[in-house]
Amino acid sequence: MLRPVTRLNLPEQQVLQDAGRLSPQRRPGPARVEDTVGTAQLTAVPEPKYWQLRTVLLRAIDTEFSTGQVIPNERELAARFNVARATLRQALDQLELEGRLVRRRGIGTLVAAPRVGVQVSRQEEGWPGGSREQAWQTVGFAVAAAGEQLAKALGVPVGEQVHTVRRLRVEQGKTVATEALHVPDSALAMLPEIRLSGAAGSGAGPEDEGRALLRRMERLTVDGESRSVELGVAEADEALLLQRPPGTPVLVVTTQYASAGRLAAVAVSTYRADTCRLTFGETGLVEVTPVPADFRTAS
Amino acid sequence: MLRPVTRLNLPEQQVLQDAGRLSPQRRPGPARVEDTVGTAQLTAVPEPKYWQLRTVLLRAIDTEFSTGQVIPNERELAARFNVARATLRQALDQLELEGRLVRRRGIGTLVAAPRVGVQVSRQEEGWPGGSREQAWQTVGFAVAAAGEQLAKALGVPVGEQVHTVRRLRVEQGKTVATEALHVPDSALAMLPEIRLSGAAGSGAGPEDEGRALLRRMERLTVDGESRSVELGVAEADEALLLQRPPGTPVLVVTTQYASAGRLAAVAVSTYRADTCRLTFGETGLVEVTPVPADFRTAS
DNA sequence: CAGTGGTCTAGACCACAGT
DNA sequence: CTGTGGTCTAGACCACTGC
Repeated sequence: MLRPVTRLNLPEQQVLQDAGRLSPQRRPGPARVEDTVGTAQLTAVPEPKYWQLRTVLLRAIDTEFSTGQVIPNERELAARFNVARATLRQALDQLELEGRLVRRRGIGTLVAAPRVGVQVSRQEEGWPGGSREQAWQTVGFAVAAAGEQLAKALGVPVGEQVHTVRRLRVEQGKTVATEALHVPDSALAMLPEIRLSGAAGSGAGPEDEGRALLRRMERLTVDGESRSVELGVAEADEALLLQRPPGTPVLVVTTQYASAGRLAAVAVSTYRADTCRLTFGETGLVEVTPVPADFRTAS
Repeated sequence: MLRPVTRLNLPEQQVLQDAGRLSPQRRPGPARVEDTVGTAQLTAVPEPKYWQLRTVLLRAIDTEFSTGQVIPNERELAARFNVARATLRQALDQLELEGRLVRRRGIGTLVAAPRVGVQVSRQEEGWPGGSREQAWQTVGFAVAAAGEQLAKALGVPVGEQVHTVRRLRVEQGKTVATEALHVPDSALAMLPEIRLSGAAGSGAGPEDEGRALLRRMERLTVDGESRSVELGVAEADEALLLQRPPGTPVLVVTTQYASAGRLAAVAVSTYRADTCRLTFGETGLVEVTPVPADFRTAS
């Protein structure tokens, strides 16, 4: 019953917005032959159902819904389009990956807000120079011997002490990124110690140690930085910090800071891919126009 | 049978590499009670099966396989781990998203090569200055009136003529990106016409027109560019150019070029997220160390 | 032809939010 | 409690590759 991948039969307008419960032109019951054969075109439609569904749903949420609205639940949608729930979910997965939908367990599926543009640059990181410290929030600090991979990335021998600061980036009240800033001991050698002025009495927490390190590094003269961006997934601890389930797609930004012709620090930042658009403004000459999402398809 | 999400029972070493067909310590047949209950910890393992599987498989391909090797097929793996194929596929989906696996229909699942670092900058784009033209290959050209979104992105009135060049980026013999470079008519007004020297006799194709436009734009003095990077999926035509199925995750790079304090062009490049690591080398001071993938988890 | 990954189905139960 | 999305199962057929 209804096996070959063919065209979906859909109403033309008002696909989702209370257009009657269940499919208006189709009653529950055994599928009929016309469902699959229809007019005559079988080979001309190699597109899988879930992709057609995604396109239909995308148009629907663009025209019939607005940000924050909940769309009909999965079982309802699956019934309306005469597909299995798993197939419908495949379409929703795509739209969630594109940042167009947000799914909340126990609540429903919502139309996502447009991605927020987050500026990625040394100035915005609150280090060094610390002009906009509020963008990043220090949440942890640790010193440990460099493992194999970390040592290689920093260009130091295995076993050297490495200071690591954990920070969170909060934008518009939401945590959008987490970062691990690694600084080898040798890069700190020529920097003066910094003692925290206040609050050192009742025992400084790891956050204070982290802030002290950042203060110290403001003395560093950074004469170069190179970045790379790639797609990754959030593992357990990162997922927790980002308030997302494990496996959530993230944009991993790796930044290498050079000082005196030498690698002084490496920062690995993971941004939530669903809610973030990374912006790199080398110059302030052009204002960043909010990206028109999918106008790249316009030939 | 075996419903609650608990710990998977797995052999400790040599998980995949011909460790005997089917699960060595378990025969086919009805699942026993000890499968799910085991020692005593139920609440302590909230991780879904597919995520545990992903972790196990990740370790396996890191230790037991090398780049290009095929891992056991899905039905075999599903049987070996006593899970449904759909669940096993969820784990493989994750690893494919991370760029660790490549799946080829009719062939099998292969261990992916490390991502290639692609340099993203004006110099490398072959425009303007055209120092390394070979990175991008012009494949199409068109002139059309600007639609609403495109006009907004370019800062020109709707309906203005916009020249669009389609280019492909080929790295190590593989197509890794496609780009649409949009230039409004008004930005070309002050530039001299360029006539192609050779091959203009037998009718110039759209590629030649595209190359002519790029030549013309070399005259442009670019005094600023700003970029943004976000996650997207390849639609039908892009997917075709990238030799991937629709829905493939891509990194969308939007670049705005300013000239004389004005937006002169917008380029939208989509890079295959599975095979690319974008690098932004503002200065050549630091060599980009190949990214150690997941050392960001190291506290 | 046999073997692979890709798609789809129908049904079940779980975890969580709000009542 | 009900309703939502999240996970998992067992099975089927399709599309593609290579022999």
